[in-house]
Amino acid sequence: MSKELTTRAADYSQWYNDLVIKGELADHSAVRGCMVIKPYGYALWENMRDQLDRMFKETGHVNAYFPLFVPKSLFEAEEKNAEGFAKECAIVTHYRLKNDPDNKGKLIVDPEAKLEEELIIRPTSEAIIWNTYKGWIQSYRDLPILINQWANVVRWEMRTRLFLRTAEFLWQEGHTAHATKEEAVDETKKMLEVYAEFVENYMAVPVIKGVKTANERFAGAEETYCIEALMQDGKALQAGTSHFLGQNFAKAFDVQFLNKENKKEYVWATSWGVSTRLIGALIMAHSDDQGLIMPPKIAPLQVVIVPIYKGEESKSVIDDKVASIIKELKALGISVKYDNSDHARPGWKFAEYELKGVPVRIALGLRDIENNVVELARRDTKEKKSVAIEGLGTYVKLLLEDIQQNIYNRALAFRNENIREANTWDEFVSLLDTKAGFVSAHWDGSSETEDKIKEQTKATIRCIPLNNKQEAGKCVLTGNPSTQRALFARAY
RNA sequence: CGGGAUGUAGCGUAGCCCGGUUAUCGCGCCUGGUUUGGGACCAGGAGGUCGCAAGUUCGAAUCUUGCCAUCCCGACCA
Repeated sequence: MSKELTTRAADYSQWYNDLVIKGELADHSAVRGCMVIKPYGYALWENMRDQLDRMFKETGHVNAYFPLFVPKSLFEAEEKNAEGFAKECAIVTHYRLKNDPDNKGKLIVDPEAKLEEELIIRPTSEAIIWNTYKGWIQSYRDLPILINQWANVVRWEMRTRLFLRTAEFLWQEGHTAHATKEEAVDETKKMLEVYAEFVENYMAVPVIKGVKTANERFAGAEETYCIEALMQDGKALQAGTSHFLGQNFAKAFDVQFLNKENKKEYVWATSWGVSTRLIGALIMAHSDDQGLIMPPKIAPLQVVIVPIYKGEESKSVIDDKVASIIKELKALGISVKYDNSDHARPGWKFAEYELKGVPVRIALGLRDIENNVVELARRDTKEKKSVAIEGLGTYVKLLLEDIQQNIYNRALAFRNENIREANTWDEFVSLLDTKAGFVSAHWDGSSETEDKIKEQTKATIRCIPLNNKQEAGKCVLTGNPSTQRALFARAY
């Protein structure tokens, strides 16, 4: 297979697609907008999922599973939520096919098998979950409920892109129920912190924590917190959201509890989610023109070993040496693959594992064994050096940590270089057009202004950063007074 | 969903305008051999409903229509 990649400079979109497909993360499928996640891509997702799952459990959450289908009457109960998702729902209307009498071997929908009530394939699960919670909650003693579910959801997007926006995607959605507003708000913020920690420490992608404006808020939420990441082409990507839902769903589904004073109150809610979209963020934050760059902490494979042999005899000598290296690495919890397949030569393997972003490559031949060394190459900097076999495990372990830190630092430096302040409209437009990235600018706080800015520049307010400093200023568009800056960008 | 483009072997492609033997080439794949420190070489070989369907025609990869998918630009995107 030809593995030549489009460069970022030549065509950024094509580069991204090439990495996904040639790096064997995923493929297009026979279904419009839906992808097949291939074993290498799925292994990455499993590592991300497992780590997030640990973090959810550490913060007191448990997993459960709710149905894929949502009866239409439940779906429409929370009006804003329903309206927000209505335009992108897949709907089940029938439950049976039958043979087509006019066309042998073909099937048609059996008109006799129409459902009494349509079933919506969940675009998100608030409705079915809150309908369920209604039966679980009577007393303040039943609260809080801290549930997460790992699931697939369907959103019938007009235009799809591998990982970034697919019609079906995998995600987790946390849905919690609380007795007080304070507790629910704390939960919302706590989960935002969990997401930020995961994305920064494990995916090595720096994020800005913030709050969405009313325009960008989740349908049915009182407040949407988010983490925003910056991609190498200067576009922003929403990496995760955590919503404070107030009592909206409790009211829509009539979920009340008796408090200590024996008074009925509506339950307070949160929901929060991250999806396979994070893989898109990972790719676009780190990778280069030679291929993917996987952060060691979640890489499907951390180390690959390539033998350089001359003839069968040297091969078995190398195999023996490698066996002990593998043992040492595995004992340190490092994932390692020995690629001694004979159908590709070393140079081909080097290029292949660079494309796949394996953080560390070890090559060794007889020459090295004589000198008790291996050739060690790191993916992030392409640096190669000779390292003693003695103590190799520890060396690799530290190197993996160094790579993790290095790609984070690199992404952070890039992100920080690409946050710029604009104080006039001309400056604002020119920064967006010439530099891309985040533009920090004063905004008068009105949805109308936000819409106008979006219309004229395609930039949206990604968030109002949580740690925002308060300063008086004038809105870049209207000149109206403002108390703080918002973070604008063109986004995925 | 609107505008534009594309679809020929696993991948990349020639042929299409102007219909006519057995659909071109490269990579990859298979067999054997020689190789192996940055994408090996030699010899032989396999692999195609020309995206799918219908139509025009004696004859369709080529012309017409519909559909599907992908890419780009819009609209949409909690």
